[in-house]
Parts: sequence; C-alpha cells; structure tokens
Amino acid sequence: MFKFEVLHVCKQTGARRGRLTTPHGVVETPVYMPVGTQATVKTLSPVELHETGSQVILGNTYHLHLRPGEDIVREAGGLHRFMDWDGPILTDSGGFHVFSLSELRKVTERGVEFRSHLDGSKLFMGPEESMAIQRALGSDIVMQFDECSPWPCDEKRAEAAMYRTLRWLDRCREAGVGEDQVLFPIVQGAFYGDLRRQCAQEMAKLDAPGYGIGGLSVGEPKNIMYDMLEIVCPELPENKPRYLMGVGSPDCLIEGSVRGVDMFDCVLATRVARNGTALTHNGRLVVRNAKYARDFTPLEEGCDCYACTHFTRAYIRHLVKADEIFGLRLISLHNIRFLNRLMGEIRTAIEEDRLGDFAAEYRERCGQDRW
RNA sequence: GGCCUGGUAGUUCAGUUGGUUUAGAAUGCCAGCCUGUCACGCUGGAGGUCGAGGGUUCGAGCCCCUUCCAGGUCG
Repeated sequence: MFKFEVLHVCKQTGARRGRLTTPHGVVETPVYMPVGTQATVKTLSPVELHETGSQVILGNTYHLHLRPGEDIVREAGGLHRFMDWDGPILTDSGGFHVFSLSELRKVTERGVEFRSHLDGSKLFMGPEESMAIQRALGSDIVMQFDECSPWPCDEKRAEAAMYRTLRWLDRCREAGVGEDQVLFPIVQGAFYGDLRRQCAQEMAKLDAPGYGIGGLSVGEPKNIMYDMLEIVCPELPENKPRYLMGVGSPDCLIEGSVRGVDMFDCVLATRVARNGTALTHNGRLVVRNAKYARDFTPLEEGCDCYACTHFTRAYIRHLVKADEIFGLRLISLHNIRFLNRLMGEIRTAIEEDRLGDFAAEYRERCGQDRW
C-alpha cells in the first residue's frame, strides 16, 4: 500500500522525479507539503487545499496530543476524518516541538519531560509515547521521535543527540506503527559532515520506507544546509523518498530538489501570508506596503489561484491593513498555490533534464535572500 | 451675553508643587523580519512652533493677561 518509485533522474543535476503511493492517494514528487499543525492548514478549508493542488499535508503530534488529545481524534475516526482531509497526511513526532516550544524541558534517555505551553502542566514524551499518539492519529507517514540539535551546536553535543536519535529510532520501530502507516527515521548530526554521513549510513542499512533529514534550517546559513544535503542524500537509498523537514522558501525548495530531496514542508508560506507577504516568481511581495495601495493588478500576473483571478493587490492590501481575515486567507491561498506550482515546474524541469538551468535562472532572478 | 471645563503627535490621552538634556504612551502611519507554526506576531522609524499673541521668571506645556475654538451650564 506504500510505495515509492523514481520515475526519472535529471541528467543535469541528479534530482529525482518520483511518485509516492500511500493509502490515501498518490503524491508526485518533489512535493511541498502545507503544514496543518492543529488539524487545519490555518485559514484554509480542505476543499481550498485541494484547489491549490496540495497533495499531502502535515499534522503535528505535539499540538494534537495537548489539544484536543489523540483519544478524541481516534474516536472521531482518525485525523483524516476528524479534519475531513482525504489525502495523505504526515505527522511530525513531537520531538522538535518539545525542544522548540516547551520551557523547562528535561531530556533523559527515556524521553523528554516538558511543560505544556497551554497550561504549564508537566508532561512526558518519549519514542513509545510518540508512536502511540501517531498510531491514534492514523497518519499515513509517521516520523520517528528524535533529538534536534540547535544552531550553533558543539560537536560533542551534536554527536550525543545523533546517537540518541539512533537509539530512539530502535525504540520507535519496536513500538511500531499501524497497519496502514510507515515510519521514517530522521537523519541528525547537526552541521558536522562526519556525523551526518555516519547517521545516514546507519539508517540506510534499515532500508526504511523513507527518510527525514532533520535539524536543518534552524538558523544556520543556507550554504551549510546545502553542504549537509550534499553529504546526506548520496548515503540514503536511491529508491526511497527523502524528506527535508521544515524547509520551504522557494530558493530552498529548488536547491533542495537539485540535491536530491523529494519532500518538503514549511510554515513559511502560510506564516508570511498572515503578515501580509506574498510569494511570487520575482521574489517576495510585501503587499502590505503603501506602494500597492493603488495597484489594481493581481498578486502575481499569470497565477491561476482564486486570489489572483479575482482580486487586486490594492484590495488585498486593504484587507490586510484593516485586519480582515479574508486578506490572510487570500494570501495563504496564493502562497500555497505558488509553492505547488513551483514544485510542478521543478518536476517538469527534472523530466526535461534542465533543473540546473531552472535553478540558475531562479538564482539570477531572485537572489538568495529575496526568495 | 454671564459662568464653568477643556484645547499637548493623524487620533485618544499622560505630563506630578514651573527646573535633569532630544515633551511621553497607546493606536494609526511607514519600513524590515518570519523556514519540522504555542500565539501570531517581532524589530525599527517618521510624526508635536504643547490653539494663537503677549507677559512674569534665570527657566513656562504648567503661573498671569488678551484672544480664538470646542463642550457644558445659567439667563
């Protein structure tokens, strides 16, 4: 029921054009996955998500565990039915969030003791707990419970986290996932090539159904992230999908694909949307800016999304300035559509063996930090 | 017409017995930021002849006089 095929490898770059088959549908890769942390991609309905061409979305174990609690989701018939999304869902393990969101956390070999950001209550999550929660959620792809190192991070600490992630992976496998679920290990090793290589090699031996690459895009320069990808990807099995976690600025999606990544997720598109920034082929467009007050053109000329085919920059700017929710929805809709279209262009470029040219063109047009 | 009360950033207001240098805040405005989303914000910036004029004083947004404006109230 779960399968990944590499359909074509770009002759210019080695990038992969693939197809992932899950119990809830087929996913063409490379793919961008919108993030629905709390069982919703903020401001958008599942119908709208489908209209943006989204193929698979994320849910977050940490958040859904705290609220409403996985027992309620299970009673509802699983996450798909609970939120009425019939496509594939990938769930994060909660490992990252007990580090990034929770104060007063205490990491031991058994797991992580942390305090809820909601009410301060003391909670515990380890590999077994994470697996149990994700089984209850019923996602298609389950991520292992891992330990993510911060940026910067000394090598000793990074090594310890990497080995602990390997040990926790064993326990996740032992605890097991549901019949219609698959478990992805997560390659750690911070910003040390040797650690990354070693971790990837160890995990590759398991011939897992797919692999996460974690601990990147946590504040380090992009070039370091790209270096790590160049070390990790060649070590992973060719016929298994590679998922670069938390990455999703347009330039990173392209550079990641070039280096052999198949799946991406990111909150950036929806977060910046809620702050009045649209993504376009010419870089970011801060539609909130005064210069768009009388601009009666769409966010992006030629875009086929609902926002661009019906509304102007002037109108959307007005909505954002007036704090109208509809404005945030329209930009979210556009941004997700934009990334899905971008991924489509990347897939086509791979099929036509010209992703290298595509990437070069993009770099020239937008530069690295204008996206 | 008489008597009160009040006029300080675009707006709503603080400004202690007249005395620390560039008169503060909120909001709005302008800009930047946001990469496995607690939250949605976070950071910075511009903006005031303190209604006007005169006076007292070493020194006035604060005190005095005149005047204009707004609101209230009495005839």
